[in-house]
Amino acid sequence: MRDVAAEAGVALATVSRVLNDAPGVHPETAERVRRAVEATGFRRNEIARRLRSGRETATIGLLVEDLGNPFHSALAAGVEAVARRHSTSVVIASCGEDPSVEQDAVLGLCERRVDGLVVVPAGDDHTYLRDELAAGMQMVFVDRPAVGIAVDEVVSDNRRGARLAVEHLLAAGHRRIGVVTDRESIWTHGERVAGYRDAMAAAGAPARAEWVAAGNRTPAEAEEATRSLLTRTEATATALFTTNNRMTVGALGALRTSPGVALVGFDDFELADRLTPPVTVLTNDAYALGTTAAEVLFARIAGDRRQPQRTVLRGSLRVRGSGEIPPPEE
Amino acid sequence: MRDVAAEAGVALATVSRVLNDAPGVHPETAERVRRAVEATGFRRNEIARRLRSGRETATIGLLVEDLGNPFHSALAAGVEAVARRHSTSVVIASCGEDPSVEQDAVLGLCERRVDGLVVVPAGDDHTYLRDELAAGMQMVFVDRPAVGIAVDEVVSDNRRGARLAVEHLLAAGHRRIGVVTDRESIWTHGERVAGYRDAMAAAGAPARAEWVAAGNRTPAEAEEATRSLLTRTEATATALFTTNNRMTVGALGALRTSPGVALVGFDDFELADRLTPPVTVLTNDAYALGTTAAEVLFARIAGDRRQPQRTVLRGSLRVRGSGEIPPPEE
DNA sequence: TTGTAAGCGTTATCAA
DNA sequence: TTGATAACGCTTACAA
Repeated sequence: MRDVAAEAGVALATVSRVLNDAPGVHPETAERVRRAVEATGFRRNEIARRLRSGRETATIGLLVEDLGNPFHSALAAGVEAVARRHSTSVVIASCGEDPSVEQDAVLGLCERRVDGLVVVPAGDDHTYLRDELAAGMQMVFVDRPAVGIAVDEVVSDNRRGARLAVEHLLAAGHRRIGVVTDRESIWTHGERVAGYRDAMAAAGAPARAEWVAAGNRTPAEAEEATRSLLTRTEATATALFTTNNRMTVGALGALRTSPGVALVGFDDFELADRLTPPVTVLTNDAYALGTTAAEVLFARIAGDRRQPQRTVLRGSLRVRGSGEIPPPEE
Repeated sequence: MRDVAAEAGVALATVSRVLNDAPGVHPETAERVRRAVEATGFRRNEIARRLRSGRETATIGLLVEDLGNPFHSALAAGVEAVARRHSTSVVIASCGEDPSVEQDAVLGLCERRVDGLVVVPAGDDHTYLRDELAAGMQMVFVDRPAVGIAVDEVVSDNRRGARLAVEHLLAAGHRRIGVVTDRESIWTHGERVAGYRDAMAAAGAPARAEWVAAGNRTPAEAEEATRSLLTRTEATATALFTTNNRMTVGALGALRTSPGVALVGFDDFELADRLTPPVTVLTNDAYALGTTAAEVLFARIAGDRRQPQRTVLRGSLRVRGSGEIPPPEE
C-alpha cells in the first residue's frame, strides 16, 4: 500500500479512502490512486484490514463429521449457500466422530476469530466452549445438541420420525422388527432407537435386545450386522429399521441375498427410488438443517440476543415399496 | 494479552514466549503466565499473530462447483483430509458453474491471504489470476485445466476414459450409441464427447449429431433429454454413454420406462452396483483428485519451484451389467 | 480534500 | 531470563 501511495504521490490514508469508496476524495486523485493500484498489482490484505477495524472477519466456521457422507456434504452445502448470501466465507473442518479432533478443530476456528460457528458435534461434552461463549462467540449446534452449554440448536425430530417409520412396518403386519444402528451413544442414533422402542411398546410388540444391532460405524459393518440379524435361527426379524443413510446402504447390501425383508430407513438418499424395491424412508433434510442453522447463526451475528432456541425440523415418511413388504406367512 | 501480562506481572514479550513454548523462560514464570491465561480466559488472536510474523496463514482456499454434487464433495473431502495432515484449514467456496462467481470467490480468497488455492474452475479465462501468480500465490487447478496461466493441474484422462467406455458398448454390438452430456463448453464434457467420437470413428460407426444430447445442466434435464433420445422414430439409440454422475442419474430415470437400453456412465457412484441392472461405469476418483491436488499444492507451499506439471489420473471400466446389454435384434 | 499519527494484537530484535 | 520497543498492513480520528 505504501508503494501505491508513493506511485500516486498521496498519503496512505488517501489510498485507504479510495479503496473503501470513502466519501470526500477528489475524483481526479481517486483516479490517480486507482491507476497506481493497477500499476503496482496491489491487493489489499484482508487480514490486516480486519485486525485494525476490530470488525467481523466475514468468516464462519463449520465442523462436520465427514464430507464424504452425503448427509454431511448436503448440510455443508446448505450452510455455504446461506453464508454466500451474507458475503461470508466458510472454513470447513471435519472430525470423523472423534471428540478430541472436534475440540481441537473448534477451538482452532475460534482462534481464527471467525464470526460464528456451525457445529455438528462428535463429543458429548462442550464445556470447553464456555470461555468462548462468554467472550461472545456465536455458535449453533446442528443435527445433535450441545452438552453443558446453552446455545442455539437445530435438530431433527428423530424420536418421532423413528416411531413413524417403525409404526409403518407394524402397520404392514410385522412384529419382529430389527434395528441396524451406529453407536447408540451418538445422540441421533440413541433417539432413533428410542423411537423404535416407543413404537414397539405402543403396539405391544416385544422389542427384543437381540434385534438391536448397534455399534456399526460403516456401511460394511452395517451389512455384516444385518446379515447376522437375518440368519438367526430363531425369532428372525422380518423387517428392518435403519437409523441413517450409512446403515441403510449397508443393510441393502445384505438384503441382496435375503430378499423379502421389509426395510424403512432414516434419511432419504439419491437413487432410493431407483432400487428394487424402491426404498421407503423417513426424510431428513440435511440441506435444510444446514440453511436453518446458518440463518439462526447470522441472526445472532446481526445482534439477536434472545434466549437460545432449539429448532426442530420434522421429516415425513416417503412410501416407495420396501417398507410395505408384508411379513411371510408363518 | 495485556491483561495476561498484567495479571502475571510480566511483559508482553514473556507472555508471547510462553504461548509459543519459546526456550529460555523460567519454569516458574511460565507457570505464572499459564495461570494468568487461565484466569483471564485469554485466547490468542491468530489473525494478529499471522499479521506480524508475515507467516503463512495455515489456510488454503478451495473452490468447487457445488458441494451437493457427490463428485465435488468427495473431492473436497480429499483436499480436507490432506490439509488436516498439514494442520491447515480449508476455506470452501462454491460457484455453481458461474465464471463471475468463480472470479469473485477466488480473488476473495487471495485477499484473505490463503497460502494456496485448489480450484475446480467454472470459467475458461484465468488471466485475472496473473497478478496473484506473480505475487507468489500458489495454486492448483483440478478436474479442469487453467486457461491463460501456467499452473499445476490435476485432471482425469477424460478422453481416453470415454473412449474405453464407448468401445465397451461397441464391443457389445452397439452401433447406434447416444451421449447424454452437460454443456460441451465445459472442458471435461467436451473431452468426453471427443472420446466418444474417437471410439465411434475408430469403429467406423457414424456418430450422428442427433445422438449427442448436450446442454443438460441437471439430472432432470438429462432425464428429459434421454427420453427424447430414446423416443426418436428413426435411428433410435440402443445404448447410452453419460458424461458424468449427474447425467447418469438423469438417464437412469428415463430408462425406467425404456428398459433394455445399454448404459455406461462416466463417474462411479454409491449404489451403482445395487441398481437393476447394476450400472457399468468408468471410474473417476474424485477423492483421489482432491488428495493429489492438495499434495501438489503443499509441495509448492513447501518450496517446490519446478515447472508447473499436469498430473493425469486414469480411471478404469467397472463392468456391472448395464453396459453389457446387447442391442435388440433388428 | 488531504495528510499525520495512533493503534489493532501479536512477534521479533535488541538491550538489560 | 526478562523487558522495551519497533514493526506487520491497514483504518480512522484529528489536524491541516
